[in-house]
Amino acid sequence: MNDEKPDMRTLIAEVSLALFEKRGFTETSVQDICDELGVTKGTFYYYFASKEALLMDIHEQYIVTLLEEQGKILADADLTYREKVCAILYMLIRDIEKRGARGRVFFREMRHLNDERKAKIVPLRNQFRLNIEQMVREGVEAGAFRSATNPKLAAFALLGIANWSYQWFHPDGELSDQEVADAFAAMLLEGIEVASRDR
Amino acid sequence: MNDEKPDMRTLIAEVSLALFEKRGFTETSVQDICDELGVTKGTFYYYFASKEALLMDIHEQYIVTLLEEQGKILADADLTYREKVCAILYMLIRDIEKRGARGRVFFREMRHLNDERKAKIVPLRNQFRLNIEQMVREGVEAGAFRSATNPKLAAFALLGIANWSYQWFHPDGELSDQEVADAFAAMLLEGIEVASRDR
Amino acid sequence: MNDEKPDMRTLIAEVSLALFEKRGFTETSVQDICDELGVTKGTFYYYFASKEALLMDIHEQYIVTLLEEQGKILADADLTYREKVCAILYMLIRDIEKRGARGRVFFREMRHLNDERKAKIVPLRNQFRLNIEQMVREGVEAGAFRSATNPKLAAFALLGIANWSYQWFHPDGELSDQEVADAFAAMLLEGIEVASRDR
Amino acid sequence: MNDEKPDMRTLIAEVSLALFEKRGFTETSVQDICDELGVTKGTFYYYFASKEALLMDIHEQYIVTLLEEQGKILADADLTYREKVCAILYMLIRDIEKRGARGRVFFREMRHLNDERKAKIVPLRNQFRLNIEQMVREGVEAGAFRSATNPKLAAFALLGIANWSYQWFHPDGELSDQEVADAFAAMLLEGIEVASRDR
DNA sequence: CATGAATGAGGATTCATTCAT
DNA sequence: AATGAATGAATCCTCATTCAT
Repeated sequence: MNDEKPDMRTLIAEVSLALFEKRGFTETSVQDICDELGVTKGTFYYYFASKEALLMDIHEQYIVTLLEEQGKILADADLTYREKVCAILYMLIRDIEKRGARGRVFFREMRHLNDERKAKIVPLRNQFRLNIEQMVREGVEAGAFRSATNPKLAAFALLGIANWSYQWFHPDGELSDQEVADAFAAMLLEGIEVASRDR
Repeated sequence: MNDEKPDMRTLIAEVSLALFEKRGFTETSVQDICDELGVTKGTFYYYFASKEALLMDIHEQYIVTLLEEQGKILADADLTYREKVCAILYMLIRDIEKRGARGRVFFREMRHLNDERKAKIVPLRNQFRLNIEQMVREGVEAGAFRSATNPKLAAFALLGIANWSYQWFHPDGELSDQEVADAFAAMLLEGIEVASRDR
Repeated sequence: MNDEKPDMRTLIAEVSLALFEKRGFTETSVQDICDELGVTKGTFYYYFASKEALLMDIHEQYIVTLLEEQGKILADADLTYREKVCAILYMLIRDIEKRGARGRVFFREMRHLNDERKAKIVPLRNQFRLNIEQMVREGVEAGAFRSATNPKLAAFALLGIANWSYQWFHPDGELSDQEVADAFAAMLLEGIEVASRDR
Repeated sequence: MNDEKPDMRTLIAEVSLALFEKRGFTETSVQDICDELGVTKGTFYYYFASKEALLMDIHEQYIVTLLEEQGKILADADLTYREKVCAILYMLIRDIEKRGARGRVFFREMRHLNDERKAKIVPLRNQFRLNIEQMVREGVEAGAFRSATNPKLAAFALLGIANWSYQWFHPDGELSDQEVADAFAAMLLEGIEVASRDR
């Protein structure tokens, strides 16, 4: 009912994304993409100026959507700082199911964008990280997070935990995305060590 | 005194590593490597059966060395579980300085190994992770880590935090490798949240 | 008042001519032409059977017009032979301003016509030269030109002088078209050498 | 006895030159060149960085050789100005036999060099013309050429006459290169018109 | 040990042209 | 009269690899 028109452009983008994820950007030829769709290379170039332009498309869509979702979480006045950390972790982990390929391609293939294109994407990617950093900083000031916390490193830690899961997490495994996100949030917030006074 | 023999094989491997890191495996041609060394392609193929064989070399050296170092830490009876976590994190972060290129190439280019070669590397890489998982499990049993801790996820979190730093950490930045490792260890062990009874 | 109907066919021909001159026939794509006009390729092919057919159009118009103008000069009984030489040179040089693009495209791109088309154009081009040759021959017989003059070579010399100017002459330079034509006529008619008896 | 080694690089350059002349630079594919030689494209690119680099080679060789020969003529103190004009014309016409293809390709395909390469060739080409201009100027000052002569236009006329012959002159025609050159020199020096006092 | 020449398969991209609408 | 989607062949170029010397 909603995708009555298969829309060749979208079709190409989807098939390409899948191939880029599986084999990598450089290892996927335009011919591979066309073979998969049963069209000729002319068709590909009718819709995309170059293979790299298509990669840019994928990158832009990914980071822009991510920033929007993050914005909603951070702006939500009803959430505590703890809940914001949980929400962002959950958003990223859940994303693997919904847009895992996009995420993997985003982080792995960005270097194939030329300088000009990278100059448009990198600031957005950094913004995502800086937004987390800022949130942690505010949480420290508000007394929710330990005063010893380095907001910059905390942001990197959160991103490392979440983004690394792209390499191993399969949504149909034994743990659900919500469970994984919760467990990670607990580690980052409370640590894994038995608190000194509980020993 | 220590590099009396420049040893062409090692030379090729080193130069290749640097190029693979900077440009990527696929984007680096055998010609590029030879140009850098001022030798001809014949020389390259005298020492390595193929470009992929060279990549395998880099992978093997990296993971074998890493496993050895990890083994020393885990076998050290003098270390507490907390100290072991710190030591492993420090080992990985410090590695970025010493062998950063190798690590980045290891994680980024592994997919260019053929199935047979990957079948030799992947178990070693998994072993590294399982060793951490096992250490956490023992720590939980020994009462050093919270009983709620999921050892598998904890291992993934530790690796995510450490390996993600390959993407941003520069040893000559404002924080030293020791400081970064300590801060990460603190987060993972104690969490960033102010403990409930301290609020 | 005179271009009431922009006439797509003429529009296409004009834009194409400009592009062919600037970039060359092969280097100009049908897409380039359409982009310039803001129409689609379908439109182009509605008016012209092929890119080459359009090139033929340009060639025909050029040589036919040129032959007509030449005919008027040669048939003019009021002109001396000297004046006819001057007039033809002036016609060609002045043409660079009015139809320079056409001339350059004519001489430079003729080889892109297929054999059949070339068979229609080449005789016309030769006719233009033979008409000059014939005029010189008559001039010699009439005693206006030196008896030693080889009419064939004289025609080639005149054409060489005039057509080579397409490569360097800019009507807005320091010399006007009339001055250039006059100077060339003087050289060809009187030579540049100080006559032996004047020495 | 002198070309014992067929030298692939020279071979490629020669075959390419012939094809460029016959079909044009753009219309000649690297594949065409290789087919002609029975080698593969890899071989071509082993010897030339690009098709354009090969074109540059042809251009450089042509103009450098031409300038050298011109230099010898102009520096020859034994020659009168008249003889210098004859010699240069003869050199250019004779060249058509020896290096006609090179000349035609030089003038016709120069625009396919990129800006950087053109910036190396154009000054040399201009130098050739300016040398003639300077010679004419000196001839005027020395009283050998009419004082009314515009040296710049005279140089263009000489070049136009000579270079246009590339389009039609075949050394095996009814006139020899020497005869054609002499006839052209006579026209340019003495004119074709019967001198006023001879009428 | 090392070279230099050659291969051949594959890659991204361009483009004139067609055709249903 | 004009559009827009699609074709398919050709083009330049890259590159891992081989091999005689």
